[in-house]
Amino acid sequence: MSFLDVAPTAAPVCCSPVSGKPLSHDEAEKIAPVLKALGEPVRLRLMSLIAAHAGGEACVCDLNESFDLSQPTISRHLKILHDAGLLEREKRGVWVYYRARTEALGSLAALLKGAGA
Amino acid sequence: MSFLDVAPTAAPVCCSPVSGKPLSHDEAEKIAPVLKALGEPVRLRLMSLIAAHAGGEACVCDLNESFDLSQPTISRHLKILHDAGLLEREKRGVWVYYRARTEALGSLAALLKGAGA
DNA sequence: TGTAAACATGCAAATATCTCGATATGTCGT
DNA sequence: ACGACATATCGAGATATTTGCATGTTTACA
Repeated sequence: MSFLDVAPTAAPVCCSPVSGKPLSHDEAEKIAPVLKALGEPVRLRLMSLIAAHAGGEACVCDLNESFDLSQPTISRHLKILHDAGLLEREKRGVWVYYRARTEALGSLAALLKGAGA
Repeated sequence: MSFLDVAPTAAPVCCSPVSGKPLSHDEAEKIAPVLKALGEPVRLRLMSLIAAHAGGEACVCDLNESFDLSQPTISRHLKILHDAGLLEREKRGVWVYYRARTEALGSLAALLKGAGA
């Protein structure tokens, strides 16, 4: 339901909204939550850890150990990233693996890049 | 003082932190506030309006009219974007013009792009 | 069936954020 | 100096966010 689900694969490669035409009210309402999800240090590190992890995915059990936070707190942050469309979730046995949606990150980058290119 | 001031011009073009090596605690603490600043619909639209505006800059008086919000509220949002290093501020007479720091947006895009390329 | 392990969810407290109205600050013309 | 205009800041109320503890749910194994 987020911006990332609207344009996940066919990302505007160049001259995207932020630098091209102004974002509409509705577009901003869709995209902002994704940036907001990343705008928290713990979540940003989680995304980073998952994306940089071997195979592009990481088990929650691994992630928990990287933080000085309770397991429920990490779980909640992962849910926020997942709800934002930034992470895929896959349960394998007792473990849950999260994978970074690289197309999502790519779409975001394209959105911002127009002005920075 | 933000991440954007640390690496404003010499942005990592490829293989940036999010997809390369995991972000450190301190790096995340610097970068997250910038994304957080963008993670609000009104501010995202403000950035978009300013970046898309003729000359790459816009007067606050113009921006105020684009929103159904009070002048102080817009002013505060602009301050948040400015403090995050995303906007430059220039006073010309009675008016204040804000300009998008395109290198800042570019750095952010580069940061996210690694995983999306 | 029973127990243990891996994650998720509910609840509540501390803190932060967004918004407005009121007011302060700075600039220009008269 | 004064009044008018453009922005910024202050103070406060409503709402949202982050976090931990306690508890629920699902899976595996004995």
